[in-house]
Amino acid sequence: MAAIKTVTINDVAKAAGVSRATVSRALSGYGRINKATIDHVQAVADSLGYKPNALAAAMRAGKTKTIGLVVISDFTNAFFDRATKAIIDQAKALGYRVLISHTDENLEVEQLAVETMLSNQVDGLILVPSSTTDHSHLTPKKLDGKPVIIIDRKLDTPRFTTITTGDEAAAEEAVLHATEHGHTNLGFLIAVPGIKGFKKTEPHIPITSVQERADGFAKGVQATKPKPKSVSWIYCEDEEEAANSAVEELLDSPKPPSIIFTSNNDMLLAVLKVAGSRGLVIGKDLSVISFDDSPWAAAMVPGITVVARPVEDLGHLAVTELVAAIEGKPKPREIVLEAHLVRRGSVAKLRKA
Amino acid sequence: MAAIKTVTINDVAKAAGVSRATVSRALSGYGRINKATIDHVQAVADSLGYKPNALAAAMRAGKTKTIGLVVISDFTNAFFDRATKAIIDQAKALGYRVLISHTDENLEVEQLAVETMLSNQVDGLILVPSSTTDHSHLTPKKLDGKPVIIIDRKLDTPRFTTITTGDEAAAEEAVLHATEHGHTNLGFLIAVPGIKGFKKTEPHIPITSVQERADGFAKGVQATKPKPKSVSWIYCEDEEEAANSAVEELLDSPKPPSIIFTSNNDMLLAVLKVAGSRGLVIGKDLSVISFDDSPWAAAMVPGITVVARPVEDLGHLAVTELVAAIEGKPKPREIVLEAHLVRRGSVAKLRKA
DNA sequence: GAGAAATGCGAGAACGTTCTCGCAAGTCGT
DNA sequence: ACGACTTGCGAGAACGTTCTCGCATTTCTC
Repeated sequence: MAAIKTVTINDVAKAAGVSRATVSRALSGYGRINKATIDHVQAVADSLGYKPNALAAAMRAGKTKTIGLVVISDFTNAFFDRATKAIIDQAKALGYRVLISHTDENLEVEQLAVETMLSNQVDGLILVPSSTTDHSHLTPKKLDGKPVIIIDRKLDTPRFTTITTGDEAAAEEAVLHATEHGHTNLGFLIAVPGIKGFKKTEPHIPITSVQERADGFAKGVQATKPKPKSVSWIYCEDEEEAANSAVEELLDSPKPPSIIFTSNNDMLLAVLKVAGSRGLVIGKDLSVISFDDSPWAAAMVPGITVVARPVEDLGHLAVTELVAAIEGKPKPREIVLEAHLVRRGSVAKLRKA
Repeated sequence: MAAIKTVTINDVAKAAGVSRATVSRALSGYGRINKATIDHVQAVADSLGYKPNALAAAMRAGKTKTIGLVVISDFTNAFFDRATKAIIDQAKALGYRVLISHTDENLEVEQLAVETMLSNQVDGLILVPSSTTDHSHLTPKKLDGKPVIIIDRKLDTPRFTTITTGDEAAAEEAVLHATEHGHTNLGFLIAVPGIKGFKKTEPHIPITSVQERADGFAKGVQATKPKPKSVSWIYCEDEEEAANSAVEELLDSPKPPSIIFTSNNDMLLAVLKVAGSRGLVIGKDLSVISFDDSPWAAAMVPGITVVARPVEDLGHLAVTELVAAIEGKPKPREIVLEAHLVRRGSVAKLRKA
């Protein structure tokens, strides 16, 4: 097993009888160079199996054509998989590669991830931040002037371009949809990271998108006339056991809700599971509306009524904006994509509207 | 907006009044160096906000501490999201970063992706290959001697360490489970990439794991006594419309199956959808067993009986093996992880066994 | 207290590119 | 036919590290 010598631009130059500079010109297509020379160098490079070392080029250029993606990942991965795929694909389309890291909603992990990305000289970052207020790892100095696009959530600074979805309006729409179907006992199950188990009073919600959903639900309740008979709120750790207990709690309350609104798919699955174990049929005995659409929510019987957020568009746009920021220096801006309610069969009609 | 000058090891050296070499020694902790000097250099580096350039270090060392992941991604992402997450996490644990690319089951895209990865000097690759037979892009020369771990599928060469799951045995077990429950009209819905629409005769299956599933199903049919009354096979493009049509076809045949076995979750969703639209209740009017477990398959009512493959273990192990191959030169080997049937409620009991 | 060994550090090359300069040769205009 | 461009290419620096040498200086040994 002979050690395999990697063939460099020097080897090509020697074999082609020209200088390093000429090889570079021939292969990268810049500067003044004879067409015949290009062809010759090309042929020699191919025959030697020359493959450019992107690392060396990147170091010289100060650009790696790589973007870093720092993302959370919940256990049903509803956001992660769709956004990630869209981001990778669009990055590829624009000539960029993607380095990915998870944060699991942990700020320290996020800070380390950002640092690693920067050390790897990414040209820019797409970030789903764990904290609205703590962005001490994102100062211009620490970022080396590299652009960052914040997605899914907002930060309490206008320094970054932010892309979110209009969850508040959609959440309100969801509540009105339910009350129009005659639901007057409403349950809300909100996943909030950082808490243990579940709580019935509103804790600090460190994530703006979740806060928006809660606010939208509340607005929907306000806007409902006559007032709903009962409204129960549960704030729950984003974890399977806790979610199951929270649903049990909700269903065992003196005035159990006829519909549960869930802030994400993890919570939805808990509702489905507990309802199933009690023999409650979704869309009949218990209704549910959740955030985030998915292929399985559509395929279930009955289909789950959901707030569909344009996750792919969000990922796609994030890359487009980031690349624009890398290649130019546009002003940061706030972009809000529209989420909308997809009506399927998981909301029972309790009376004629 | 002053241009931000990135602080290099040279700046630290100057500020600390020592040489570049000493700074490098102090920060990387090698060679002979005074403890006091280390502390001093550390302090200066911190105060300047020095962040090492991993790119330059990688170039010098010839190691990037980055692994490339080239993976397919079906539209329900059942394999992709779980494996990817496991791979990223384990890579991080071992001090590696992950560069990800999709192939969409397209060989040319895969070849380009591998080339890009190598150009970016990844230390090794984890690959879900699109083709069993064409691995011309994976010759030792093209790979520059970099190790590759093949996951999920096998290649017709022993050159690479391969990690798969024992799908054939699990598929057989699934069939026997059904026939023990009294099912005698069996339908098989196999997703095979590269074909258009669906076919009723077995086409060439370019993926070993799918072939294994089909073989396992067939073995299960053989092993069933008395012989099943009817067995229908449909081979289907991995696409929503085609899958729906295939299910319709299956259900409209003269002897419709009482149970459908699906080779992946995309096909399962098609079964669920079409059954739902016809008012067929899963686990009663129509049974189903699918490949690949997921949180939603467990949460549905009834829960879907599935062949659960240890996807996280697979991803985890792939990284471990790859890093071992990067850091040593172990012999390639074939690893088969065990898949097993998770019995839930989607298989009706047609008679007492 | 003199030679040997250990210690600490600086000089400089190397990794594989890209790109600026400048030089030689060729082309054009008058 | 002579200056003024144009064309094609080579020399060499630069990107930010790491690491091998080798040279001082200190410490040890008997």
